[in-house]
Amino acid sequence: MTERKGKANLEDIARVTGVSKMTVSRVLRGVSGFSDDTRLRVTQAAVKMGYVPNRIAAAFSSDQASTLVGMCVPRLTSGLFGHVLDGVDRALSRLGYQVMIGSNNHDPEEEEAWVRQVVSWRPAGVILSGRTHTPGTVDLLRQAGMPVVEIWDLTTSPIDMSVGFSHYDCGSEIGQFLIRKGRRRAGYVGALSRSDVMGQARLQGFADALMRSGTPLVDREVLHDSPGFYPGYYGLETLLARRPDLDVVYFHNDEMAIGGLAYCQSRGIRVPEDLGIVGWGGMEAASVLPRRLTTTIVPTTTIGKVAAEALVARLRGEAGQDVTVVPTRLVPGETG
Amino acid sequence: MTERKGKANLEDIARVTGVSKMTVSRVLRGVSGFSDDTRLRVTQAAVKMGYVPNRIAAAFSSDQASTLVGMCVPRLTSGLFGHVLDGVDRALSRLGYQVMIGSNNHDPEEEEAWVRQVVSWRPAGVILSGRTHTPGTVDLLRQAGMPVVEIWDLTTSPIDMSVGFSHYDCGSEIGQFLIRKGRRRAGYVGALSRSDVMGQARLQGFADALMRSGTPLVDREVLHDSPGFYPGYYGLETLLARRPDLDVVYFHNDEMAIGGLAYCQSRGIRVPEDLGIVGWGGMEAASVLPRRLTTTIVPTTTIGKVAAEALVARLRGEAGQDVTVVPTRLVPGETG
DNA sequence: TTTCTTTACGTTACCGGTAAACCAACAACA
DNA sequence: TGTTGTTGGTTTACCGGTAACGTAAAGAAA
Repeated sequence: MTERKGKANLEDIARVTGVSKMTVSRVLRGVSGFSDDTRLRVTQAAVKMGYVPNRIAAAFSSDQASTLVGMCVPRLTSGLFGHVLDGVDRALSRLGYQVMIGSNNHDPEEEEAWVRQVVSWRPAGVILSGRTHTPGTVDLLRQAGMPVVEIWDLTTSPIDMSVGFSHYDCGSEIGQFLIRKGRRRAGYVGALSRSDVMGQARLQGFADALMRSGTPLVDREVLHDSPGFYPGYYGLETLLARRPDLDVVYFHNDEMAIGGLAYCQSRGIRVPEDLGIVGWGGMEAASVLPRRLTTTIVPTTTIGKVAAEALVARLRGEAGQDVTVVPTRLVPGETG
Repeated sequence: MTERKGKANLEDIARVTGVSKMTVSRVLRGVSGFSDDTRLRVTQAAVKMGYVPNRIAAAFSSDQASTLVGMCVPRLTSGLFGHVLDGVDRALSRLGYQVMIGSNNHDPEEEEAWVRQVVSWRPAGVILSGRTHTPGTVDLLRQAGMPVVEIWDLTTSPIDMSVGFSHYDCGSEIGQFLIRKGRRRAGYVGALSRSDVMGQARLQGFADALMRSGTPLVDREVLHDSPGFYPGYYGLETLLARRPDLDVVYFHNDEMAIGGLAYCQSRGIRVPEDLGIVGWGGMEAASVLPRRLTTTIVPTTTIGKVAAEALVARLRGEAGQDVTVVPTRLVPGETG
């Protein structure tokens, strides 16, 4: 009776139950229109035989049935994107979807390579990070005709949908804030200049805000390294060696800013009296420092959640907006 | 000529090229035994027609062809697992595999629910975190007969393969280290006691080592919260309120330890003179603190990479070891 | 009684690949 | 001259579901 082997299929269940394959399929999918008796016998047989549905076959036959969603982030090791991923995964897995991940290291070419792979799995939808894509990527996704959500960096002309905020505005807001606080000689320490267009947008917004106030950005130091603590530490050291007269430094992100704080502490530079330190991102560590870091908090989990929900709404044919702004929050802190 | 529509399939290419569908399939997969002329015509037609391979159909027909690998972690928001995921993804995507993620919040039941979903996609293999699984999980994976790698927490009797280290030994090693440093009254601050069996194992190893030296663990404070900075801060506060005479505290992980450090700083407790602070995990932030944290560094990326490679080796039928120990490293630091 | 509905299921065809087996033409060999 | 290989393909059957449509039987309506 226990005809296991882990390979029972609908037909096996049909044979055992004495109904047709189609009936088994429908009963197991919860389609209505069957007697309680049939329903019970089918479901019990399925359990007893250890039936494992074959989504490959299901997706193959109907292509409506794919529950795969692709999600590409710049770096899996980023704390911020870990939270975004968590928001996406929580929202999607609750609705029965599976998430395929990828990372592109801020490189649109790598992203295209990933999209090429993912599209061949005919997913229900795709979530990308950023608004910078190769023409090939856009083409592939357009041809595939599936929902696409671009997150993180807002764009007003998305491939399909967009959920995020403006990096330019983040930088601009910080710039204005620092001007109001009386800072006049600002510097910037960043990383990965070439490829991270979003970091560049923050810098641009920052520099433009300063410029408008008549106190342009004094100097910048951009390392070709991943934006971690050490690059922040050494980046600040290099920058201050060139420009000891800076009164505030804006960092690519909180990790780098914390590295900068460590440098100040090691050199006896008083923060914020001698030098202001400002980060971006809102990593949790930043809030338990002796002095709460001045930074911009980004609603990571929310962005993931909203993106996932927008995607599912579109799959269900519900109307939704194409562009969703998820606001960031400037935290004055005690270091700026 | 440009018969786009994004839905060209092998048969379309075959028709255009004047060969059979099978020839197209083999040429595109790089099977040898075709004339250069045929090969060229087929590949060119495929490019021109914007052919996107259908892996669903391929996996369906051959079930050897699945390039999907499932990977389940306790929490996507953990910095450590972000690095593990990165190691896995880098290694697998380079070899043409796609990673489906999931998280189980340290709950074996959630893991089983995830496994049930993933197995129905007939993946090439599965990577799980931890060694604690429900019987249902083990059954599903055994029945499916696919490679399974359990990572992070080493087990000598894996479902299939295991890559990791002993959490018990981590705790034990720290215990011995602190004894040698002259500590005699040790406490512990942890989180998520019920569900995180790996954290519990570290605590057990720690307590056992202390016990063997005749200076048993004095007290512990375990919060029912995620193991972040604030729980570390308040956990230490609570613990010290009960036991002001402790001379060292072992934390569930580095985040919590940093929270503990913040508490000490806020209360004027000198570290390590008045109180030793010890973490676990080796998060990057811990190494740029004014005082380098005493902790255990875990080779996160390596574990992911090794696990992925072990899985692929098994898929290719190469011999490999079932259990791979990836050693951790105790960092003496300046806070212990 | 006849016809119409509804309920509860069954039949058929097909999704797009791939494995396995088969085949035609030609060259080489003995 | 027949046999054997090699090259370069083709044919057939099938993977396990699902959409679309068909239908028998029972009850309701006319």
